[in-house]
Formats: sequence, C-alpha cells, structure tokens
Amino acid sequence: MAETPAGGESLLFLTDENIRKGVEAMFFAYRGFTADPDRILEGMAYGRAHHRAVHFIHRSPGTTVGNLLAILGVTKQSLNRVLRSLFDDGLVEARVGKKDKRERHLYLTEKGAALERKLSDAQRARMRAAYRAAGPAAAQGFRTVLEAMMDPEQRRQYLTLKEGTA
Amino acid sequence: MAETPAGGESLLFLTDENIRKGVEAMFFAYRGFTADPDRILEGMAYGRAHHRAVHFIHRSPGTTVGNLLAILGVTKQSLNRVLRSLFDDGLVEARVGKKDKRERHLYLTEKGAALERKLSDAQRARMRAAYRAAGPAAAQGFRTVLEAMMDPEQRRQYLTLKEGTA
DNA sequence: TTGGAATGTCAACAAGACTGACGTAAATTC
DNA sequence: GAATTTACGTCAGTCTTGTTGACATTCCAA
Repeated sequence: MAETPAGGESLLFLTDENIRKGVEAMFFAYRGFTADPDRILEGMAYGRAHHRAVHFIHRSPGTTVGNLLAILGVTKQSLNRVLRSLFDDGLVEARVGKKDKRERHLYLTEKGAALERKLSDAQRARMRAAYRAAGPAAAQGFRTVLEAMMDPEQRRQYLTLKEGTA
Repeated sequence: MAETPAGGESLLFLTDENIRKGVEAMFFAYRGFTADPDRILEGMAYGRAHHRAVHFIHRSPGTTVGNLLAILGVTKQSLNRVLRSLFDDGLVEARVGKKDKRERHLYLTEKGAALERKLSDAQRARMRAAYRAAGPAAAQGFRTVLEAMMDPEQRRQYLTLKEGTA
C-alpha cells in the first residue's frame, strides 16, 4: 500500500467509505434545506412545488411557461395545476407575449413577491448560517462539488441563471 | 462601503447573491444526486422510498423498525407500506428481537444486498466523479457545509451513523 | 396555407407522504 | 399480579405532486 503521496494528489478521499458519507450528508442536509420553507407553507394551500415556481419566477421575471417547465423538470400538467392556483390567489400574473402571442410571461404580484421573500429569507438564513459556520473556503468547495454533481443539462441551466440576473 | 478586510475574515461570501447561488446549486444538484438510482428503480415496482429503506438497512444491519422510522423521518404507516413490499419480494427479512421480542430487527437478504449494491454503486459513481473533479479540499468543504445545514437532530443521527459501522 | 410549436385543460392514475383509529403482544411499572 | 406503556402492524381516508394520454387553441414560419 502506498503512503500519502508527497506530491499532493492523494486519492484517499475517494474511498467508498468517504463517498458514502458524502451521500448520507446530502440526504440529511436536504431535509434541513427544505425544512423551513415547508414549515411556512404548511397550513397554507401551498407546498414545495409552489415554492419552486415562485422562486424561479422571482429570479427570472417575465420567464415563459415553457422555460419554467424546462427549469423545474416537470410536465406542463403538473406545473399548470400549480400556476393556476397562484393565478387564482393573485400571487402570479401572466402577460401575453408581445412578439409571440402564444407565450405567457410570468411575473410575481406584490403579494407573490411578499411570499417569495418570506420563503427565501427563511431558506437563506439557514444557508447563511451554514456558510458562516463553515467559512469561505468550505462554502466555495460546497458549490464546486454541487456543480460537478449536476447533469450537464441542469448545470447549463444553473449557470445560465447565475449569469442571468446576477 | 468597506473594502475587503485585510485581516482575513472577509464576509463578502455571505451576500444574498452568493447565498442564493448556494440555494440554487443545492436544488439542481439534488436532482442529479437522485437521478441514477431513480432511473434504475423505474420499471421495477420500487421508488425512492424503497431505496432509502434498503440503504439504511444495509448501513445498520439489525436495526429496528423504530430506529429506521427515526432516521427516515416518516410515519410508520408510510414505512410499513415500503417494508411490506420488500418482505414480500424477499429483499428484507425481519427477525424478532432476542432481548425484546416486540422489536423486529431488519436485515437484507442476498437479493436485497444485490439491489442495494446496484443502487449505491450508481449513486456513489456520481459522487465520486464530483469529488474527483472538485478535489479533496472542495470535498471537505462540501461535507462541512452540509453538516452545518442539518437540523441538530438530523446531525446527531448522521454522526451516529458515521461512527457506527464506519 | 399548412405544419408544428407553445400553451391550456380534462380525465385518470400512481407514489409517497399524512392523520386517525384500532389491535396485539411484550415489557415495564406500580 | 394488574395496569400501563412501548413496539409494531393495519385499515381507511386524504393530500401533494408527479405521471400519461387526448384534445383544443393560437399563431409563427416555411
């Protein structure tokens, strides 16, 4: 067995054991990640699906239904159910496209923006606490690994978003 | 506005913008994280819930139903549905406790272990590729942030598992 | 003008979670 | 030894979020 290579590049961090720990960390952390918004939403007539829709509409105001479909990776029937309730409750409004009148551009209303703020404040508070506790280098590593874990298509969308509104 | 503090401890990585990127990275990465096992399971009569059960039974052979309940954070009715199908298909077996005969200790059969291997190999392959691409320091940071993001109770369970079978 | 794209909608269904209620056996406590 | 609590199973019903399939509308583009 080789000792830790002197020239850096130790691959000891790639053991099955170490990888499994990463898998379990991801499982437990995701529960924490969604816990706060879930708590806020329970009792309201909304769930995680509404949170996601509201998040990405906030993120990319004027996005189309089709675009949102691609980002969320669900069927239009599924998204439509969510959007309809958001329309009905006056959280989201759709404006017919100027160039292409088939498209609906989606925007948050004041009420929708308020909910979005409430949800993302809660979620960000936890993420910020974790970043602060772990430090800048760890936070950077965290993002690097997550980006490497995405499917290429998801990564493309993530990066597009990242640059988009910035 | 202050410039970057010279004495280290820059808190610039805690901006809303940076935190939001972390949130979105988590969202997209989790899709990748579950994609491979999901693909394997689709078509079989199983889903993500079965994967989780099989994973933790493999991880802690002889664990009790109540313990599994606590780890997975679901109701007994929900878990029971999953366990029943795993029993029926001969992937998991339950042995009555020796000391406390109310308890059922859960074990994977050969067949169950084979499925577990198939699923976790796929999931680990992705995690390993991400680790390799990101490097050891990033991998360490990744775990640190994830641990800081868990609820205290989840973290306790995660750490117990970590030390448990090692 | 016609084909295909973008969208909406109806219906049916499945997985996976939930609550509530009830039952049984075994352990623990009084 | 009786009463209570614990661990587990199960029946029944509900909710959210996802799925397919089918069909209509609108409208851009070749």
